Amino acid sequence: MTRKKKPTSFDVARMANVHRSAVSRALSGTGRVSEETRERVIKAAQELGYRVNYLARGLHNQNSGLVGLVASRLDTPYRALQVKVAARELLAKGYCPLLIVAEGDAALTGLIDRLLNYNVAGMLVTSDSPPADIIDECKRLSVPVVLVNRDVHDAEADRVQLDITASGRLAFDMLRQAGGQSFAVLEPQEKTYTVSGRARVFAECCRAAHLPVTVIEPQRQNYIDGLEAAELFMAQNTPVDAVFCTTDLLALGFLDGMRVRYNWQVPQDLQILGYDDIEQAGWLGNNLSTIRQDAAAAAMLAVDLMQARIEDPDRTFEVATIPISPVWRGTTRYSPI
Amino acid sequence: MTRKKKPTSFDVARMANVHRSAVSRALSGTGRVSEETRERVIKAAQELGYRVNYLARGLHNQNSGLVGLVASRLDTPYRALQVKVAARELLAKGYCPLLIVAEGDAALTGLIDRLLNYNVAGMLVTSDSPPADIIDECKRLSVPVVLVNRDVHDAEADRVQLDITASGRLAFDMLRQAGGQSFAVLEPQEKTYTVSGRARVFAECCRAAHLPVTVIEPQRQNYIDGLEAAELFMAQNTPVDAVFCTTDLLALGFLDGMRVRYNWQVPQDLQILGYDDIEQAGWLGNNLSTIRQDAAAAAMLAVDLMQARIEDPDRTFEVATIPISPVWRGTTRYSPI
DNA sequence: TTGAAAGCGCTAACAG
DNA sequence: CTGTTAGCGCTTTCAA
Repeated sequence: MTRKKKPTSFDVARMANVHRSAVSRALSGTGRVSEETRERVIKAAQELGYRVNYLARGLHNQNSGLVGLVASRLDTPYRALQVKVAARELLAKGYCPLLIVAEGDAALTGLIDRLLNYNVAGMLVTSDSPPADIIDECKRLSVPVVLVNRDVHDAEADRVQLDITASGRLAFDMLRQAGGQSFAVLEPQEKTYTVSGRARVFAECCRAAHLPVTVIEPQRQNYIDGLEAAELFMAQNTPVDAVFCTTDLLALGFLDGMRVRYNWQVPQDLQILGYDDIEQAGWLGNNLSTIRQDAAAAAMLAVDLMQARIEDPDRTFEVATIPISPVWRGTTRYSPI
Repeated sequence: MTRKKKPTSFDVARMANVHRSAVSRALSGTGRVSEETRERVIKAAQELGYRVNYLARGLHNQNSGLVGLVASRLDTPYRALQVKVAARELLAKGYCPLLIVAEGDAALTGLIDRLLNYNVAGMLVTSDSPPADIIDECKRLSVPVVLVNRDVHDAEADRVQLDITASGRLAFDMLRQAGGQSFAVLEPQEKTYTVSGRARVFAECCRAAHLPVTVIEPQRQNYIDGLEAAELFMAQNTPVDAVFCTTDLLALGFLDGMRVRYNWQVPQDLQILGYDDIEQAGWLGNNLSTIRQDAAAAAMLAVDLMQARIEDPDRTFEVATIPISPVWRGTTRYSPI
């Protein structure tokens, strides 16, 4: 393999008979250059296959154009969509996303740490559990951080969030409207800000209305845990006619478990409500009633927030709320039409 | 916000009473330093919250540690898993993945182009359609490229691939073994190397065995196209008892379409076989028979190939094959047990 | 082992 | 409008 040295601005300058700085001016668009020089430079650059070295540029401007994109559970439909949209938007705005994936705080810390070495212009965190000390570290280095669906105590960061109270309440309202009388809610043992939050609010709504509510606690929040929840559900004896599953993945697992393993009819024997409205919820075989949160919109909001903060680091912190809306499908008896 | 300047190696040097070069040597591990100096430097670095600037380092070494990770259809279960694993492995090996997502060649070209500006150490392409000229450009700049599931004519790149012939044949064998007599195969109009390939081979196998085969052509290869395929299937009149769906997403859509819309029994009225073994194929409600290709293994292979090439740019190009295996579930009548 | 000095490739402030 | 110059922060020869 011929190991050609990459051409530098110097090479281009020589070819175009100008100084390197002229090359820089012509190519970066900033600064004044005569039309003629610009053309000569561009032509020379093309001929040489020259491309600006962003690392060098970044070194000078203190801004590499790199943005950290931190995500856990990337193989989950909701998260995958979110990351895809975030990456797309970032790219469209001229940034370049550095993808960090990790489960577990320990690994995350080390990796985010590495991001900081790249002088990232900002960080988009959609992880379930970004350790708080990392956020602090970013703050210390004045690296903008946008948190998606994360509770942060001291809150010195822009955030895109679900309204937890509204979410739990909407779930309750929907199930009530569908005729539910005695409820259950799935609250994973592995806590997560939004999921545990809406489970809690839902239960509170039930209690406030003096309606019975059973809390079922699967391990985590995936399909398989929904299956586990179905088992747990069968093992307990309280009569329940409506279940809020807090996550579509949980709901789908629970649904399959009840239908396939225990031969229950949904929604006749039991009504089921999910949360997220992932693509699979709408699949004909599932036809899951759920609450839609717009992952794409959330991601775009996050990117906007990030950009705004990069452009004006001193603006006040903003918290954007992700819109949610009821999606009535076949696992509930109510249909608004 | 207090806009602190980041400490540089110079600051650390001053604090530790040594020269900057000593700091570099102590922190990068390369070069000899006395134990005492090393300790002083490390302590000072910690105190100052100093971190090496990888951009500057990269500028010097011509190697930023950045690796391009190019993926289309990231919101698809199979791809999401693949990207997750690839990113994880890259990170584990000390690289940092720059995520490029894009549908459509035009956008891709521009974005990959941008990658090159970052002096990436390599590129992992799992896109459906990486334009050939880009590969050429990378070669020109001697940037290692690893292609996942891509056919490239001139083949001057490492690749991780499915065996198309084996895939089509295995599908045929499975469906035959399950008692299929007259077949159909879903071949998306939007061609893709592996999907179109195995569809073609499957059809050839049928013809070679003098068995009837109908080709159904939905638009693309997603769930919704599977639904469309069900419609197309009903619109044609040839009797068919087994369908190879070429993609799990297609299969799941097709399955739902046939069951829910047309009330067919699967596998009694029709046997269905998917391909990929995405997570959803194993969900109880779907229980799809399929052919498993190990996305995670493929991603890991790709990363290994990439690393090997970076370490030795002159090694001969390698083509690794992704292992496949039959997964018998409920949408076929055959069970090997 | 350590310090001095020369870049890596680029940009921006300053003269001309 | 263009050339000169001085770095950005780091690594790595080369002497000492």
